[in-house]
Amino acid sequence: MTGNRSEDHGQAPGFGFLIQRLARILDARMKGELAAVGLDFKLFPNLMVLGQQDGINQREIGQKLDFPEYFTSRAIDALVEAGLAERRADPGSRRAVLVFLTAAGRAKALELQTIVARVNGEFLDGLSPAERRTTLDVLRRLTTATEP
Amino acid sequence: MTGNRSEDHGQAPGFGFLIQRLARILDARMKGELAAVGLDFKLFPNLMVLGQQDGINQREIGQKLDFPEYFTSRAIDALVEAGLAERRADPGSRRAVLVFLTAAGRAKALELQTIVARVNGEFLDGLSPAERRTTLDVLRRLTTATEP
DNA sequence: AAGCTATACTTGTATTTGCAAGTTTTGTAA
DNA sequence: TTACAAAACTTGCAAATACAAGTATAGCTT
Repeated sequence: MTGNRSEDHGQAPGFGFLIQRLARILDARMKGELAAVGLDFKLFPNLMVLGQQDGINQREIGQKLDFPEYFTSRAIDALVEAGLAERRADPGSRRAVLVFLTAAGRAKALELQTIVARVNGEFLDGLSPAERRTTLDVLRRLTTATEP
Repeated sequence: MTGNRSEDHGQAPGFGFLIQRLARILDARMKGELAAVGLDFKLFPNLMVLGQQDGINQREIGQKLDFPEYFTSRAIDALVEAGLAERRADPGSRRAVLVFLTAAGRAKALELQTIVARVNGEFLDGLSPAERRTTLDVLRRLTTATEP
């Protein structure tokens, strides 16, 4: 039997904790925004990538997002199901498929980009230009440091 | 039939994307570190909180982490099951339980804090002191901005 | 003191996720 | 030309997660 009630050491939240929390806040925020325009949150990352470049295969999509392949596979299923994307045979390889946006998908991707830009802007709004630069620079370095 | 293959507009990854990606990198990193010392990743956030202060109720734990209550409920189940924590009646309220660490839990929490501090340190290692200060400051502001 | 609302927590169940194992195609090498 | 390994993708199934509904207690109001 232990438990001499430990005092609150009131530690300032650490780096990892802050990142995780911010990630969840961003997620919740985007979920709300997307629901407002009738867009399924789980389609969001893949639709975003395809909005920037389509006609690429699933492996390439996954690499851009740094998501596992099975995830891309199912996400594209959902995009196709929703009529936003279509798979076409890759003329260069019979085991790969190229993913294209449909007209509807292209329109949705456009909307999406607007929303993402706005939300990002709102988050960065309270920062000074120097803070913004430093923060983005740091984030870019930290997210690429571990990659080969 | 649409899909005139759109060009790669090679946009720099946005703020939200970078945060999400970094969050996943951190998760994976911690998962590895914890596995190495035989600690279940899903216990991690709650054990961390209890390491700083125990003898609080589940609602309070959840608030510190900003996690929903059902999550805390099950996480404490798991901690109890693992012999790291115990629930005791709250003398001030019969509907609340106070959660205390056991001796084993206290030891694990200590280990955990060491690991977390080290991992955070490693991530921040490549940053200049000024960058570190700015980054942490910005993260703190962004994570508290939305709270009432 | 009866009824109403809020707090603190738990649980049933449907959906999501993640891993590992599967398929088919391609490239390489004996 | 057969064999073997890797690439590109899919899928079955166990585990994790989320939502909503459930319990029990507390406080408040009239």
